[in-house]
Amino acid sequence: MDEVEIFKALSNKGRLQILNWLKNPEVHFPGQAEKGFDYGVCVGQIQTKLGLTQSTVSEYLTILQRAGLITSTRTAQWTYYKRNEEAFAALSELIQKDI
Amino acid sequence: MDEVEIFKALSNKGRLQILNWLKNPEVHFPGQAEKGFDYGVCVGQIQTKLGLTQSTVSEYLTILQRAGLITSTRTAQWTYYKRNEEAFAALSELIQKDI
DNA sequence: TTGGCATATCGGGAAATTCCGATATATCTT
DNA sequence: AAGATATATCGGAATTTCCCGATATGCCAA
Repeated sequence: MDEVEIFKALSNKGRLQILNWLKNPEVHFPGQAEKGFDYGVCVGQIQTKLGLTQSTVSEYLTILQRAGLITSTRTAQWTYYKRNEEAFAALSELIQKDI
Repeated sequence: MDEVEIFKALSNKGRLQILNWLKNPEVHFPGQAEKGFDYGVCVGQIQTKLGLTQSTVSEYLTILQRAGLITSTRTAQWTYYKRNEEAFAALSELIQKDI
């Protein structure tokens, strides 16, 4: 658990927005409904909503994943991302105890 | 409460180290004992322990203060810095609820 | 008032981050 | 196999961050 890497990942408005949307994917990504939300939300849905380029959004998701804040599942030509809630619980605890 | 500013302030090993030391100033800054710990620890003590230049440490402290994570008290030629525990509690809660 | 001490601010080179367009890769469809 | 679709990676210009030395500011002591 690299603290600096986590905080850097969180030091960006777009990435915070993505994390927030992923708290309630059914609400924020209705276009994902036909594929279901079990594996998370695919990159294209996030890209459309965030309004940045595909490459930028893909990079954002990689940064969040390397920090451990989200996980990915590849199925067919899609990559689904979802929050790793355990990481957030651990981070909250880290701030209370160690930082 | 600017979330991005807070996370940027935390995205640095030296600044995290300072915050950690300030949790137990009596333990980590014995040289501060003669002046007491009520107002916090002065810049020089922190600078010596961190081993970076005076200007860098002063800048670090300013960044932490602007993010609301520490507070400062100026007395004579010294500026004392201490943790703002409420900010950390709020941050922990923010991560649990909003991020 | 002069000199010394503590801290803040300035200016800048080096490194990292931001976000993009172009391109690569991988999978699906026909 | 060829084309379409979804995502990842590359290369780069602009911006930001990092950390420094030099200098400015403010306070104290002689």
